[in-house]
Amino acid sequence: MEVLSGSCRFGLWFVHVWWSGTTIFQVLFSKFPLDGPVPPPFTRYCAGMEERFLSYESVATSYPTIYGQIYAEVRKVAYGETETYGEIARKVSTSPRVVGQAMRRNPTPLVIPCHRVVGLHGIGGFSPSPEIKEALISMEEKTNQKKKHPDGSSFQ
DNA sequence: AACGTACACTTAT
DNA sequence: ATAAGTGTACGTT
Repeated sequence: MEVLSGSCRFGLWFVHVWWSGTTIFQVLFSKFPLDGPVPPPFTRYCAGMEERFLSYESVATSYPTIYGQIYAEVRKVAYGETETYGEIARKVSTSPRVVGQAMRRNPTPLVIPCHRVVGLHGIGGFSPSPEIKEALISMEEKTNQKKKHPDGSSFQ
């Protein structure tokens, strides 16, 4: 099957996607658009809707190395939640540093939600810009709040 | 093909 | 504050 590509908007950025059928090969953030469509879940996600990309799979989870296990574990982190590099590391019996390395090499952000993996003390990194990571996390929090308080009331 | 270095971390000196 | 442990990638021999 042919590999399709395209992009959709997320704030000031564009999300580029390469995919074929239900398999996502690559996802990246860019300042510039890429001509073409993206699978519907990406536009829904970027519009601030809860979206788990469950009908798609990432090539990353089938990596034969420990990275594959790490990606599979990260994929389980729920929308709007975060986990630390160390917690993920313990679950697959490796070290936090390796988890960081795997996140850096994640070919399909969003599908494998590496933005939900944060440092014990700080937010951790994100390519090409950590601002995106913060934006994604706060967008998800906001979406969850809205779901919890549809009328707009809030408590603290 | 081996070797050194660089990391999106954490924990223990 | 610094060092060690960890798995992979990448550059240099």
